[in-house]
This record gives sequence, structure tokens and C-alpha cells, in this order.
Amino acid sequence: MCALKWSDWKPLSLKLTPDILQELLDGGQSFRWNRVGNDSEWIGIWGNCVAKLSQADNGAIRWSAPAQIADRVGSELGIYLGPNAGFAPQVDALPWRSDAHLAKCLEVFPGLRILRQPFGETLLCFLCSATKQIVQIKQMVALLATRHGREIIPGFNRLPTWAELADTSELALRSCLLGFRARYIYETATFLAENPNWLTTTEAAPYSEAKELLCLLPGVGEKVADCVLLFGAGRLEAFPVDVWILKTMERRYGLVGWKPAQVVQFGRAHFGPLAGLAQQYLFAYERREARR
DNA sequence: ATCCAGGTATGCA
DNA sequence: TGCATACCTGGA
Repeated sequence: MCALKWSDWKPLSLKLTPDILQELLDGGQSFRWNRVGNDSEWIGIWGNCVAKLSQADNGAIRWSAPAQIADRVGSELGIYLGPNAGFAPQVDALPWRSDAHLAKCLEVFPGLRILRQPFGETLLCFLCSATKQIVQIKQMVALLATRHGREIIPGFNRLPTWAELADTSELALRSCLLGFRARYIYETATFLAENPNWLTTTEAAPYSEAKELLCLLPGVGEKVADCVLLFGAGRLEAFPVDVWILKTMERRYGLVGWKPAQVVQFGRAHFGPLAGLAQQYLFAYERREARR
């Protein structure tokens, strides 16, 4: 066995505080980033990519990847992390001038962005997410990769493709800690195996049509569909409403007793076509308050 | 021990 | 259309 060779560290035009980097990588958008040791280094897997991020004291972030795939990872990382300039123009277009709470959230998490993850695996991850905490979702996803995904480089597996999942069984999936989600994932896999272009078509469809299509899949409701479109297709108009956003809307916006569907309407009307970006800041803020 | 977790589908008024 | 309940199971 030979030790894995990593490429030299290269700079990213990304600079964040450590806690905002954590919020970005491990705050519920993605589920395959972990700290290396106990310090300022992270290792993550997405698609066929493996990368390490390292943060200097001034917040500047560098990346490295296994030498033999470093070129590819380098260019994919640029897509994954979003535009070099970040989301500054989009953030500025949010209604923070007339919304003091939103302004506060933007101020507390400067530089927070929306990841652009592979569509199919974002769907898989959020099918795992129903009534589970991030830690547990990460366990499920890790088991899926270990048991059913192919090796990218020694020690690192990608997630199984939908075709590969269709070749497993509901029972095999249940043993990946999935519980009742196993049936959803298996049935979705069966459907996608019979409709090979479905995901590609859906990803390319206009937002509302894509959302309707996703909601046809077993286990996919409004919330999951919006997460998949926001984190896996860059659709910033998607406004996922989970318990945290419900709580935020109740506590900060006075929408006591509103149901998720009503909050979705409110969000789109109040925050506009980039509502999903606002959602991420509100979400991060509410969770931080809860931990205090 | 017991309770809950970033929902969704289903059954019943 | 609206509301309650079941669904799995590892952690807190």
C-alpha cells in the first residue's frame, strides 16, 4: 500500500471566519465534509471529487486534492463553491434595507454562500434528511457511500449513482440507518432507472416545473424539492421551509401559527427572487441562537 | 429511560 | 382543504 499523495496547496479567492466556513461546509447544505483532526482543515467529497480545505489565521482558504485527480478537482471546486466574487451582488439585492432582522443575519454571517452540488446526489442526501439531525444524515450518507458507492481514490468513495441504488434492495438500504427513508430511496431509484433522462430534464426545467416534477418522487415533498433545487441546482428562488424557518418566521416576523405552505408564499413575496439565499442566512442565524 | 429529530404520505372529518 | 398520525432508529 502506498500513501496518498496530495497536491500542493493552492489559494482560493475565499476568505471566511472559521465558524462561517463551518456553517458553509457542515451547516446542512452538504453532508460529506469533516474536520481533519481538530484544527482548521476540512476534507470533503462530492461527485467524483475529494478535496481538502485549509484555513489560515487570517481566514484565507487554500485547497489541495489527491495528486492524480487534482486538475479535475480544481476546476470542479470552482463550481462547487460558487463564483469567486461570492454572492455579494445577490446579497445586496435582498431587502435588508427594509428588514432589520435580515440585515442582522447578513451581518453575522458575512460571506456565507450557497453551494452548487451535483443534482442527483443532492436529491439522495435530502431524501435521507426527513426528521433527522445533520449528524445522523451524515452517518447515513457515509454508509451509503461506503457500501454502495465506487471508490474515487483509496479510502474515499463517491455516493452511489441512482442506477447503482436501483440494483440494491430496500433491505440493504435499511441497514444503512435509513429507516423508513429506505423505501423512498429505493422506489425513487427504481423510477429513475426506468426514466434515465428524467433527472437531467428536471434539472434543466424552469423552477416551478422542476419543483413539481421533483414532488412526484416518493419521499420528496415541498421542502426536500426546494433544498435539492437550491443546493443542487443553484436555484436561488427556492425557499425551503423547515422547522427552523418556521420558527424564525414565527419569532422574528410574527407569523404565528402559519403553515409551511403559507410561509413559502410569504418568503417568495417578501424576500423576492433570491429568497433561497435569504433563507440560508436566516437558517444559520436561528440555529446559532438555539445553540447559545 | 424516553423523547425527539432540517418531512412525507395517508387516512379521515 | 385541513389536521392528526404513522413511519425507523440513533443520539441527547
